[in-house]
Amino acid sequence: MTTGRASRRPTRQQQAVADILGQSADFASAQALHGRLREAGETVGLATVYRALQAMADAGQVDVLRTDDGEAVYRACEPGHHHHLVCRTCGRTVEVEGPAVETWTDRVAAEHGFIDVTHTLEIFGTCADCARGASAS
Amino acid sequence: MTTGRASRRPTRQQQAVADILGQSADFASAQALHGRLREAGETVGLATVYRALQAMADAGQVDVLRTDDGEAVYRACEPGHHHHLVCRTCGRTVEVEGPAVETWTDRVAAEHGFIDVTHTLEIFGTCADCARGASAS
DNA sequence: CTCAGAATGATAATCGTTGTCAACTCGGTG
DNA sequence: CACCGAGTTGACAACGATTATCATTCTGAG
Ligand SMILES: [Zn+2]
Ligand SMILES: [Zn+2]
Ligand SMILES: [Zn+2]
Ligand SMILES: [Zn+2]
Repeated sequence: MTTGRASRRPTRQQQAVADILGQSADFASAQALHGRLREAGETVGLATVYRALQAMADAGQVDVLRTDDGEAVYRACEPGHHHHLVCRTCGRTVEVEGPAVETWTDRVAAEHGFIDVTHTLEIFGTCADCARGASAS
Repeated sequence: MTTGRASRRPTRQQQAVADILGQSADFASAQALHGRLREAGETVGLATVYRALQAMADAGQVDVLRTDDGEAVYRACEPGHHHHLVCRTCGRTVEVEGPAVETWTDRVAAEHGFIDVTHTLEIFGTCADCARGASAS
């Protein structure tokens, strides 16, 4: 059958968003990513950046989380369920896994009769580099 | 010194916000709380509701978390660090504690050289009542 | 080439939240 | 009691992130 239901080849803009995401190791907001694309000479509309990010998030290709002030930030992550350890100063991000936490959340939820359980878990701190740098000021 | 640094007696509006929070067992948005105050006959400005909630959050008297779409929701909780098990259908909320999770997050952060560590952890699911009710439809 | 459908992007609209500032409250003072 | 000043209030404007709109552009099959 002609094309089949397989995912369509990504457009130049979608590819640009995917690329910029792949290059940055830390979580970044849609607007920040859009700015970087602009600087890099790519012409991509802000709305398209939002759409691409949303699609990739739906497809599980990027992780999304919300900053304290409600802004959504995105990051290209390894596939599979995991959590993040984020430096609240420089944004350095480490993916972490905790099988014990997974079982604990499921058990707690089950004890209270909850089903279809998911969870969010993020760890914030100050990384060694930032702790050293900020000690003087 | 006249009054001293002790906390001032709460105003009628601040008390009203505290009361409405104490009455609802689930997380609610600032606007929803404002609406309920209006229905209850209390005249409190929306800005004041936001201010009162922010003050109570800073004082650790209420927990704040963000819904998937970035809206801040508030709940009067027991003092002390804990997490939440929330029904994503009806909003029923259970406070849960997990000492093992606390030590795990601290240990993981320390292994990566992070200090001054905090974390967020919320569990979402469908409670027994909602699972029963929704099975037919 | 031609056309239908999908994608794009400039812009307007939405919506939660915060800032502004004049009016108000309230306890102390003379 | 009249007055003062610090803190609070609330109507409204301003803000910023996100989403909706819709005319234009792109794409790829026939
Ligand atoms: Zn850092
Ligand atoms: Zn997990
Ligand atoms: Zn429920
Ligand atoms: Zn905890």
